[in-house]
Amino acid sequence: MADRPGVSHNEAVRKRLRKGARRPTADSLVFSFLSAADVVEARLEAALSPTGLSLAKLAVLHFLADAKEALPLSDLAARQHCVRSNITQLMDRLEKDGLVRRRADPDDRRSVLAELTPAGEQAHAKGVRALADAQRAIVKALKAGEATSLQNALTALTS
Amino acid sequence: MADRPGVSHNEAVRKRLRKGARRPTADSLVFSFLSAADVVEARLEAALSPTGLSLAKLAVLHFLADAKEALPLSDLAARQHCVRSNITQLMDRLEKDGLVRRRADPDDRRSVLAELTPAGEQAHAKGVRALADAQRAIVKALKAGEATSLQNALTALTS
DNA sequence: CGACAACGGTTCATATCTGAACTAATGCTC
DNA sequence: GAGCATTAGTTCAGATATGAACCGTTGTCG
Repeated sequence: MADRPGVSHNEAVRKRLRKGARRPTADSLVFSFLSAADVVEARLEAALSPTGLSLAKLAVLHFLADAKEALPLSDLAARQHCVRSNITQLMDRLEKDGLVRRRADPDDRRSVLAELTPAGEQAHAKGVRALADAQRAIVKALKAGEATSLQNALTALTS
Repeated sequence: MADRPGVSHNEAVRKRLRKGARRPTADSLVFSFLSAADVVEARLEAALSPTGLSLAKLAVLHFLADAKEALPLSDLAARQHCVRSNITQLMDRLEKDGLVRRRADPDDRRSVLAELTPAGEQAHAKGVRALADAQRAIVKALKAGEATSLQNALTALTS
């Protein structure tokens, strides 16, 4: 489980597409944006990699740790805004890693509860630490003003 | 080919992780950034979807159109900064879609050349148009100042 | 020239993801 | 209470990625 393929390389794709830009404005900005996001994501993923976790896996662990109780898989899917089948598979892998367990829900026989194992709790703690370090390192590259103006731009972009 | 699963939903994952933030600064900024990138990427992907193309496929078409000649698959991999096996599979799908052809390289029997079919050229043209529209729409949400400061922040982040 | 490294592509296993079935359990509604 | 929609989870097919292993081909060097 020490390897996690699929870590985004889309940066490349965008560089490629951006290249056709007539003027260095609209499209080039959009693609540098996506490209920068991929760089940042790759850094987080790399920082996490010694722990054997991916962002996807850590997110599941984090949510379970946060809730401090076993949660139905649908809950995980809902809160992570993904389809249920994705959680099914993520859980399969996490279970194989020994980080979570599936348990029956006594109150609803349709439902399956996910809970952290002790190993899962440890992995979560390590992952969160590694991630926090990486985040700080990334943000440190920004001057104070840049951070706020970035935040503004992000809000505008997703409004 | 009208469907392209795998369009990033990682936004969700980040929201989840961000939630644990102690202060609304370092980590929250990093995750809003990635989250915003996913939103933007999803919009581009959505704009492209009527053409039956994904960003990945369009990038290959775009590169071939740009070069105005058949190119070895390694070239595609190199310029898109991805692994060769990825291009192999992308080419398989594009070939099945009838948008590209594989051809032997007379000068090097190891090499396989990729070239656009007429259908591929048309798809490329449509895709580029759809993408440009979407990009303009996205950037329009930014005030002039925001665009430049965003650009600065991006440079700082990936330095 | 013949051994051997380097290159080009494919294949395979695996990780993420999506969305469309499908099954079992639950909850409504008449 | 039987019938039916809804809900929970899984399964399956397929898109997009990685990286390791493998096989021809090419190129280099002693």
